[in-house]
Amino acid sequence: MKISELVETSGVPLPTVKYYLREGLLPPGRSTGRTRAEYGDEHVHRLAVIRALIEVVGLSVQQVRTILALIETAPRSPAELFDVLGRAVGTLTDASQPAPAEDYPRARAALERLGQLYDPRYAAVAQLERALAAAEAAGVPATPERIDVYGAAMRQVAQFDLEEIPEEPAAAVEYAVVGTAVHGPVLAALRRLAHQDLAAQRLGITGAE
Amino acid sequence: MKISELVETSGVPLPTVKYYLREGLLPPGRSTGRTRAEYGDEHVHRLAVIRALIEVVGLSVQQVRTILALIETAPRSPAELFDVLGRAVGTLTDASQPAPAEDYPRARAALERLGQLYDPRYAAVAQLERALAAAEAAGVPATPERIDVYGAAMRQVAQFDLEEIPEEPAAAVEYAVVGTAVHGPVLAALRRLAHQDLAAQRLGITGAE
DNA sequence: TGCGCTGGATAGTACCGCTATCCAATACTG
DNA sequence: CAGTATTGGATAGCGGTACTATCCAGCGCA
Repeated sequence: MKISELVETSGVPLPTVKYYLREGLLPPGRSTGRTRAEYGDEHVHRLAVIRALIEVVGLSVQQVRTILALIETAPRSPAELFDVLGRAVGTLTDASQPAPAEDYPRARAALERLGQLYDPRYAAVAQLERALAAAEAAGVPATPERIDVYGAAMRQVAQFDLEEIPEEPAAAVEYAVVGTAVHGPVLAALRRLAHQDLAAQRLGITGAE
Repeated sequence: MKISELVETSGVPLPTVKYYLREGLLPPGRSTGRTRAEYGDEHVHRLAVIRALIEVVGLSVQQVRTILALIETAPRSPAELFDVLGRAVGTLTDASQPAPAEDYPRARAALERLGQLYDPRYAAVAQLERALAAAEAAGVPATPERIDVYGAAMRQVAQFDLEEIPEEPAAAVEYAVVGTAVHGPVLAALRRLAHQDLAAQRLGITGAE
């Protein structure tokens, strides 16, 4: 497949494809002559993943690069898979604020309440702390009851997520990382639709107006 | 409170406060002389909300402006509250892609499966469609079983969210809109922490290492 | 043989969220 | 009442990001 065909099938403009190549998001094609290179289905797929992560999940090019690099690594053990996943999840959280704290009191309280492990080195712990602090400052603090409900719901979601991860280690990383990321917006949309559905029910609004 | 005091108590730099005033995110203070104005606690609170929406939720200044404008409106009936909330939720979804379609097949299938109302005019429906399409293109499609699990979990979350909305109409809008937005990152963080907790359990990893 | 695509490089653009500077008017301070 | 600091208001600049455009020489294909 020539680059022009890759552009056509993927729908991504040529300058953008070149940009992704430059930035190392897209691996170069197999060179066949000094001004020719051959691209394959994996390039089409990779482009779809890149666009999903950037456009739908809203990640930066830098974050996508990190995640794609992690996907390339084939874990040699379940523990290594776990480690790679942890680092991938870490890059999902916007790292604009380094938040180099060593204790996250709100997150710790929440996790203890949920009976989950509190380890301040997890990036998601810092993210939780920031979110809880912001909610508090904005006047809509997350009460313990809210934490209970949210925690239980997310546990069900996570349970399902883990079950769906394929056994085969190489596929597992990509599936888990990309899946976690792109299913996030699905969850957010479903939450909003549930709001609207429940509110409509409550108001006795039956259908479109 | 002078503007310098507002800057001090809020922690937001003076140029940024001026910027928010210019952009209409922060209402002007009560003018007391041609070069003086008086700010109150509501300005401090407003700044906290703005920072939470921009820094933690990741909204654009334009989105924040729209949402704050909606908050100002005092609904006169539950139906109007519902309408305002719907529009607020609409602005939460990134509007970079207009997606002016009139049918969203993936979203419709998902909502029918969940027994929820499908109305293509809801912004969240378009968002769901985009997320499902991206997941599909990226090779991690949301299966019907996943939709079931996610839908049920989000329904529990939404149920709780609605219960917590105060009766008083003026407070209700702000609470519902800001709460929906800032609790989103809390949910995302809890999902990732649930992943890690369950994965650690499964691997027999008991603590930090 | 010539036309056009290709890889590669470099430069430019558009937007966003601030941030900095300047100014004149005015308020407080001694 | 003089002097200094602060304020509102306006304008301009900055730094980052994600592209987008242009140019070029060298092929490859017809």
